[in-house]
Amino acid sequence: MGRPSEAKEKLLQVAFDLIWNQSYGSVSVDHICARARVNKGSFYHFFPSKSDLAVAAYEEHWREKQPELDKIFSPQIPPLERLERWCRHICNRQKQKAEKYGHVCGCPYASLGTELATQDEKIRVKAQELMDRNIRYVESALTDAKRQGLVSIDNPQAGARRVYSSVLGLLLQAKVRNELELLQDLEPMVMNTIGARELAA
Amino acid sequence: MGRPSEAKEKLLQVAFDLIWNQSYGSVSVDHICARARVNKGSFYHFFPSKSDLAVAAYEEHWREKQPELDKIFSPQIPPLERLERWCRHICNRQKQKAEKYGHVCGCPYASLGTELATQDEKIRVKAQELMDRNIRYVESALTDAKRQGLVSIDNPQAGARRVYSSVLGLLLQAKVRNELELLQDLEPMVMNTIGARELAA
DNA sequence: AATATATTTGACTATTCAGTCAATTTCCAT
DNA sequence: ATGGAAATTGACTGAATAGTCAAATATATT
Repeated sequence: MGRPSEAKEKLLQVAFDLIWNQSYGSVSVDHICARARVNKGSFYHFFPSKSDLAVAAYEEHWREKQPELDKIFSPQIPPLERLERWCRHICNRQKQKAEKYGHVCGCPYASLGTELATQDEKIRVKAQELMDRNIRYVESALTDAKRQGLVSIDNPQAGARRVYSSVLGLLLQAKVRNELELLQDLEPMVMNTIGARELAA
Repeated sequence: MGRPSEAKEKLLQVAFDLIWNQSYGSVSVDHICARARVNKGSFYHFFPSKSDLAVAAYEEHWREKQPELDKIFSPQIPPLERLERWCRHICNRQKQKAEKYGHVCGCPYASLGTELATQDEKIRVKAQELMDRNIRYVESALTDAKRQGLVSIDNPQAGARRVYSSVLGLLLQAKVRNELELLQDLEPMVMNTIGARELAA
C-alpha cells in the first residue's frame, strides 16, 4: 500500500560507498542525498539520523555480500583452500576499488568502526558484529583444518582472531600507504599465522 | 624577541589527545581552542589549517615518545626481549588510556591514518611515516634475532611488516570491541608471527 | 472511482564549521 | 625607556551542518 519507492535502497547503497571511500565524518547527509537523487525530507522519512543510516547501510551491504562468503567458505572446499580463496577475494576487491577510486580503501568495517568506536555506540556495535561474522568463517575453516591436521594451531577461535588481526592490519597499512602491492603478502602471511603445513607447490 | 607563549605547544598536545580519543572529523578547531584555552585567532597565527595542526601534533607526539621507544628497543637488550617489552608497553599504554577515557583508543597513527588516508594526502603521508618509524624498530630487533637464530623468519623487513600488521589489527579489534582483554594475546601472537623458538618459561 | 497509506517536495531552522582580520597587548633586545 | 617583533583578542564571514515540517503527490487496494 502507498507509494512505491527505491529511495531507501538507493540511500543505503550510496551511503555505504561514500563512507567506505571517504569517511563517515567527511560525508554529509546532503552529499548522500545528492548522489542518491533523493530529497532530504525523504532521507529523514526513512532514517531517523545519519548514524542510523550508516548502521543500516552496513547491515544491508553485509546482507548482499554474505552469499559470496558462504560460497568461498563452503564446507565442500578443503579448509586451507577456503582461506586461500578468501585472501584472493579480498585482494580482488581491493584492487577493483583502488582502480575505481584511485586509492586503496581498506576494510570498510574496520574503517567505520575505528573512526566511530569511541563516539557512537550503535555504530561500534554494528562494526563489531560484522567483524565477528567474518571471523566465524575463518574459525570454521580452522576447525576443519585442525581436525585434518593441516595446521599447527590448538585453538581455532583464538587462531581465527589472529588471522583476522593480521588481515585487518595489512589492509590498514595498504590503505595508509596507498600501496596495493602490500596485499601480495596477504595469503602467505595468513598461512604463516596458522602454521599451515606446506601444501602443493 | 617578541612575546613568549605556550599556546602552540598546548594546541599540539590538546589536538593529539582529542583526535586520538575521538576522531579527526568529530573534533573541531573550536573544541581544540576551548580545551587549550587559546583563541581562534591564535590558532591560525600558529597553524595555517586544522589539517596542518594535526600533522604537527602527531609529529610532536612522536618526538616526545621516541626516547621511550629507543629505550625499549635498545641494542643492549636481547632482541626477543625488546619485542616483549614493546608488547607490554603497548598494553600498558592502552590500559592507561582506557581507564582514563572509558574506552579502548587503539593506535593513534592507525586511527588518524585510516580515517583520512583517502581524504587528506598530507595526513596520509605523516601517518605512513610514523608507522614506518615504528616498523624500523621491529625490523632491527628481527634482524638481530635472526642473526642469533632465535627466529624462523628469513626476511626481517617482511617479518616486521607482518608483526606490525598483526599488532595494528589486534589494537583495531580491541578498539572496536572495546575490550582491553584482547591485548593479552598481543605478545604470544607476535612471537607466533615470527616463529620464535621457545625461550625461558 | 474513492480512499488510505506511503512517499516526495523543498523551503526552513538553528547551529556549528573552518578560516579571517585589524586592532591591541606583551615583552625581548637594544 | 623604547622600538620592533611576536602573540592575543574577539568579533566577523560565509558556507556547511544535521535535522524539521506541512503541504503536495502518487499508488495499491478496495
